[in-house]
Amino acid sequence: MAVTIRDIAERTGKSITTVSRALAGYDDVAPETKVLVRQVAVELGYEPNLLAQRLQKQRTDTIGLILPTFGPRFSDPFFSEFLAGVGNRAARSGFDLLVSTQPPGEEEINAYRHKVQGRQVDGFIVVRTRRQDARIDYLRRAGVPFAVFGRADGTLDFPFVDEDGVLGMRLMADHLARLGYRRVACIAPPAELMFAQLRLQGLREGLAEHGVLLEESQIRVSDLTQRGGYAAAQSLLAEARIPDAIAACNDLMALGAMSAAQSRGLVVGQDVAITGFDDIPMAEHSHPPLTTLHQPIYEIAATLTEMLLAIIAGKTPEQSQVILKPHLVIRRSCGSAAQPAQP
Amino acid sequence: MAVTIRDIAERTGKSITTVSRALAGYDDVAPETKVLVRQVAVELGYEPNLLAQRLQKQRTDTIGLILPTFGPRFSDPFFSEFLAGVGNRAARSGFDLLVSTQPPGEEEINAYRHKVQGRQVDGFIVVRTRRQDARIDYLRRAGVPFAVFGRADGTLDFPFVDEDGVLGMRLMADHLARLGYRRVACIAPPAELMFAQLRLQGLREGLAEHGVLLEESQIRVSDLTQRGGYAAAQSLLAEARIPDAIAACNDLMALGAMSAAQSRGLVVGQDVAITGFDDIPMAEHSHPPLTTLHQPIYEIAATLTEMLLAIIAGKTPEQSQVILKPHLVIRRSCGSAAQPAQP
DNA sequence: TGCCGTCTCCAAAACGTTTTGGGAGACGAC
DNA sequence: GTCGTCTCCCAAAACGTTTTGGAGACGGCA
Repeated sequence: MAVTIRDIAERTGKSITTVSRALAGYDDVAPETKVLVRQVAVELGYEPNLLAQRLQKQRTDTIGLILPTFGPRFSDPFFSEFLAGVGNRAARSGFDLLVSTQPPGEEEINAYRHKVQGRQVDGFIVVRTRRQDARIDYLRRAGVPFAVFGRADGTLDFPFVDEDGVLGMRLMADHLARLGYRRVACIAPPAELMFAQLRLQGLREGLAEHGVLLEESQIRVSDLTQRGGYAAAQSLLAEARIPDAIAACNDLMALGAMSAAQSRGLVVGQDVAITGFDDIPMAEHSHPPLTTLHQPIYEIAATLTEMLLAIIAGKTPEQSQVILKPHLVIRRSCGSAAQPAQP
Repeated sequence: MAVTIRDIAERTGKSITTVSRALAGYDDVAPETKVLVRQVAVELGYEPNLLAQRLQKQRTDTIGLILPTFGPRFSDPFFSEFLAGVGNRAARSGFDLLVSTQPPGEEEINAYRHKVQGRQVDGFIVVRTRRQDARIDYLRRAGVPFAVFGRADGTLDFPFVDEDGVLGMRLMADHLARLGYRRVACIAPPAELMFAQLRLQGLREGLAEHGVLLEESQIRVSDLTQRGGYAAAQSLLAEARIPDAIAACNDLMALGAMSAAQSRGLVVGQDVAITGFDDIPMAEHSHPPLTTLHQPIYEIAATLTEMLLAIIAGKTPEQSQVILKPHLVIRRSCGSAAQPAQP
């Protein structure tokens, strides 16, 4: 049977109040008593029952993270790194991490409600924002602490960290245009995702500055996976006039696109340029290595967690709305060496 | 303020006992009362306080998963898929998933102890077994329910799912040998990992059947990441006589090795064959696509979770020791087309 | 009429903590 | 001798549930 505070009380001949206070380090218990109690506690291998503690304290010391997955299975190096960032930072403050997956939709808000009202978590990290984000609306209304990776349409009155997607894709567009690419295609995420919007806009604006038009017909919407990128690129490359550059909105799709180009016998970086966004570890080791935009996923996750912890503690976070500047990582997939002829 | 069972009691004029029993569906409460109570419950937006419920019921309805990470950050598509498998299966039975990360070592067992004694979880999923696995020893001794992905040295008296690593690498060795490869190198995981042992053995035995010796000098130990695979392959390829095939013990290292080979101007599948193990989604879309061994990660995770849930429920799981046969997925990275000359 | 079931209901205890609101005793000062 | 002030301790209430062990009302039956 598990050892409780009551066992220590009996063993030491003190009351459970005193034991509790001794363990908590209050100074209305005699030093010798403290020593005695603590000694007996380790002797008995006492560990406090967190359920009881939390019920009493009305806090859970747990933060929630509900991953919006499309299919039931998902394999995304992006999220495993993000998760590590949240988990490690949370653990450092003695917080646990409750993880679940839930496809966007009706049930999703219920999952949040359930965890909030069932007093399972003190707050949430929200990821992969949508333009109209019901999760944010709900959490705001319910007054639950939360911190968001990404922004959303409407008033930005909540704490978030986001990368500057517009700037990022402008950098990329600039890079591509300078290399002489004129017929640029894009593999975009589903339009309801907030970053789809921003990244597309950045690409469009960046190209426009060089007098290059991003044609609507050259935009394919896909699902952020390699498989999706592969299919989108196939479709782009099956046209009569193929693009000379494909800017994918994340690395996974870019890698899929590279695979598609190669399966058609094209040399990536020579016959067609392909670029990504995120700079996952894979990007460095693909063939050719992928030109992409770097964002510090682990640090973003840690920062968000820190913000959330501050809010939960009732403090105002040091920084509560952060927009990071991604930087361009130029590798081989856009052919910096072998440049296409200027038209 | 949160609505409790007491609020419902006051509103309906019944006792809290009756409300509790009505909600739980006991049949010692009148049908009309049940209806009334339930109606008021939804009216008030009642959600039970899980902390209180769990404290009383002495169960947590939560399973724990502590990921053994080497560095603080890790980005592994393998685990994100595994996580989804566990999470989804657990959710289906109303269980939560508590995730944390902890590098192997002293602190690790404490992390387990802490969660067990603090009554935070009902059981654990253990991943990436070591030959001498202190986690398993501890959980077994403590009588905590658990299920393991992988095996360990010593008596196998615990529930697990594992792939047949020996068979898998034998298949691979056979494939390589049939293609005419004679000078085979291996990038192996750290020796303390159980599957390192098994996979190396399989490779060795499989090659031996074709009269090929896996030389000790051709084995490089690495850390399961792309970066590690890259470095290991660089070291192998810097030798005077380079191998004609490199069998990596997981896909991530294989992809890193491909990158290393390519950076030295070698054509993978022609100048050197490279193979992996796991069949992560990336393997299909690398260039060239990676020959590897497939294991159904998502299903493994779901199966393990099911086993664990059965044990927690006090039932004996339908199957408690599963060894899956991985199957060979032949792609281009070992040059099935362009075979090297027989020596 | 008295007894026994059957239906409904409920007060109180329990889960393991923390916090509140004192209380007893020692000691000095007046 | 009284009062005040410390120092150390503790009983009881509280957190929100579930379970235990009845209890009252009512009808049927001998």
